Amino acid sequence: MENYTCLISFIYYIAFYIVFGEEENMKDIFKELLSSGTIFKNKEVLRPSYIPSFLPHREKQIEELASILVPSLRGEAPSNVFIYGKTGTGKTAVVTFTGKELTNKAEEYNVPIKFVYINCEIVDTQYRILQNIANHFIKGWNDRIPFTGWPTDEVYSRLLSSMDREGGVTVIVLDEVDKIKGDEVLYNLSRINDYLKRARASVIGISNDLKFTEFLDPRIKSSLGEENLVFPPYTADELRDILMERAKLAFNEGTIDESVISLCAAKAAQEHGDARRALDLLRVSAEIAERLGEKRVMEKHVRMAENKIELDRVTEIIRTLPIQSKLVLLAAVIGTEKYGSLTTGDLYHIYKGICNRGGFNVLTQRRVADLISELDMMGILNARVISKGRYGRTREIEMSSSSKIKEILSKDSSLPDVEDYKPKLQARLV
DNA sequence: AGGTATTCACATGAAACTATTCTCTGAGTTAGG
DNA sequence: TAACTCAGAGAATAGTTTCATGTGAATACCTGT
Repeated sequence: MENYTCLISFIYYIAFYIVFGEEENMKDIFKELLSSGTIFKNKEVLRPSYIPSFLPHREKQIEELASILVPSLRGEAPSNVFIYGKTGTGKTAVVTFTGKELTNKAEEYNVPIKFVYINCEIVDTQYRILQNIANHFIKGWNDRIPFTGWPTDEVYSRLLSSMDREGGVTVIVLDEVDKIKGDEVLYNLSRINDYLKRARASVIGISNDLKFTEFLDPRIKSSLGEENLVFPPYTADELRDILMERAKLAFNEGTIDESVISLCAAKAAQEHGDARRALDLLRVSAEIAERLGEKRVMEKHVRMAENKIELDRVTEIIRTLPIQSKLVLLAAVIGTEKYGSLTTGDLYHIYKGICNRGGFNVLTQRRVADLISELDMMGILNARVISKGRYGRTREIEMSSSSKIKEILSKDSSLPDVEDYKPKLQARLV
């Protein structure tokens, strides 16, 4: 125990040193860098996590959601809501914004309202969701529900009792509900009001998968989708308004052209009207301009930003790929570089060669075929089914940017070195 | 020449198997009264 | 004695293999002119 205390104080000492002791030396470097950046006034405004004080072109949705949630201010349970919309259509922003307004009003009128936001992409199991909600009601570390160890129904009943103890209305937001594993939680949550004595609850489900409810249990579907809200994609004009609004806050006067904003809006509108992408594009363009030491953001920077974002996306996808998928991709890169296009059989042949070299176990062709179609879906390679008549039916695999992908893969230490690997295919008939 | 059958090389589906992760339970341990 | 921790059993899940069936069109083969 004594050692432990000693260790803790040592860590504190180190932390203290890093935070305060070093500051003196570091200040100057950053100061210089800070003064050189003249484009940004406040970069945070362009981040996806930023919730603006007003959301252009979403007034209708906000009003609709607010009118659904209004009963909570009278202590009644609002209807459950289901919200659809593609990524970057402002679903999360609208919900958190309305939630903030609601809790403000609740404080004003002194009504007990809790607003619980859960991102189901991160918290995705029944147990963790219930635990997460329950912990909103529990003060102090000691009463908290542990990460693991309890039976799920115990957590559920603990949740019910603590909700009843607090009373009032709880609005539970489940962002990306389609990511939840199993639909038991949704069933339990949608019926939670039947078991609550004093408190009331309502669930807001957010999803970007329009087909999500088709696979749900009809009971859940009807109780969860009492109200439906659909968020249409933004048009190019709407995106421009949004960008304008943010740009005013994010950039210094005269550092950005209107044409740049229009271009970003137009590019994002082509891709399903995604506001997040538009903001990313604008931010990265400005970052590039700043790094190049330019005073103004120009259209050429937007084009550079587009390339950078695409490369980052691909890099990120490849980095998080499982090892076998990487091996298949590596085989595809090597094969297409040498032969132009490949069939599934060719690719499998090369893949086997690579596996043998690196000492990896070789998957069956059936599985590799599935991995190829996964890579195709992610847009890293192009594989389309073609029939070569007498010579069978196969996928034709091509790659548009194999050199870039090869570069990314070559930095991956988990893959075998294939610099000198010369794949030989069996005699090709065509 | 025109029509039909065959054939190839996988695609695609379903079931079965395996390894890993998640839940749950009960036994052992600890701290507080 | 109640609360907590942890190991291990069992369930759930993801990843993979095995087996089976399906597919599109170039080619082989047949038929009649």
